[in-house]
Amino acid sequence: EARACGIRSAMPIAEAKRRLPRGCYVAPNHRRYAEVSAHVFQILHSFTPEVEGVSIDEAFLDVEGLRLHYDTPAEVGTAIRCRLREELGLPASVGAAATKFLAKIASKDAKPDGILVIPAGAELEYLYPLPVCRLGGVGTETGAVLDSLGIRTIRDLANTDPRLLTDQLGSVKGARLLALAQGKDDSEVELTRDISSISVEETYSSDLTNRDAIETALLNLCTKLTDRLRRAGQVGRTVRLKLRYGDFTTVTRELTHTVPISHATEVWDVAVELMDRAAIDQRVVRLLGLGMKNLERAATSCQLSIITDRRSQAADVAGAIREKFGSTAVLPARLVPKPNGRAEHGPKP
DNA sequence: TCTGGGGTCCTAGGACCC
DNA sequence: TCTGGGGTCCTAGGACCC
Repeated sequence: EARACGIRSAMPIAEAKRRLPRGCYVAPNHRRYAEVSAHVFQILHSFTPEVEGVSIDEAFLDVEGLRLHYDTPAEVGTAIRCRLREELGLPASVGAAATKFLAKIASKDAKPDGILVIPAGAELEYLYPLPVCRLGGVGTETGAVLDSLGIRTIRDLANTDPRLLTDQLGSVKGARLLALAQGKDDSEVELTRDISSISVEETYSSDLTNRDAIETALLNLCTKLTDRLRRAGQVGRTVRLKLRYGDFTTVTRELTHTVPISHATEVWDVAVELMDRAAIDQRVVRLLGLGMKNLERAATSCQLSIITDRRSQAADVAGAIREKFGSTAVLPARLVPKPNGRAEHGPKP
């Protein structure tokens, strides 16, 4: 119903409400999504350990080992769909093929709530007529480059001179796209990897125009980021600051430590240094982001934390309190709303 | 024609080391 | 002391995906 009124997925809520004020708006519940996701993956793992999670609701499964239990891949897919429906009441789409990228294309074509198998031997027949944008890695930019070369379908791409592609797209991307277009993909289903970065960012309802407002907003992000690191049991070596100015230009600044850090006080010091490096000057800031990469498990470097100072210990305890009593239970003074009003860019009381 | 947040991977230049 | 090749790491930016 909403789509019929011009509402699209990924549209900002403010825009949606403008177009459809009488719509029914449901608040997001990420905790619940995480619970259901865990249940979905538990079901997948009950079929095979060969599960590669791609996102909160998507995974590749290598079902080679299930031959003794199921006659065909279609039977496996149907069984999985039944379990998801019975236990969670959720629809799910399944694509099956000899390679991962084809299975992914098939799963998209199986939507909504269906199953599609591309039989061995029929890969190119299925693939060739499709537009190039169906290949993973072809977005608006790459699509435009290919279009300018007169390459529209996957068949066109498959028959293109490799040198032309590597010339236009770089050696790695050119070679990969050509291989995919020819149905070649030797990537294996890999067990789900550890995450490699954690970041938070926020676009502000009104641009930040002075140093004080920017610092307060940054401190808020810093608190959120370090709380997430804590929960994930991760420490990291590289802090990255992201800035989007009023004119939409975006810059990043990053700094890599020799030893991992994780406390709010440590990350804060780096964040401020990075902000100074970015030399904001008179520009207004539309978005701020703060991220950590080069992550390691906290346990392996916990001994380093013995030397942390009292400020870091206090920040750590505050994080633990927020984890137990909610994200606003205890905050840096600067983020606490003033008695006679609300903190300008901080959370609501 | 301007709309979010959280990720991954790739490129290219520079510093540094052997 | 200079030149060159090869490798790794850091930094900044961009494309893409969900």
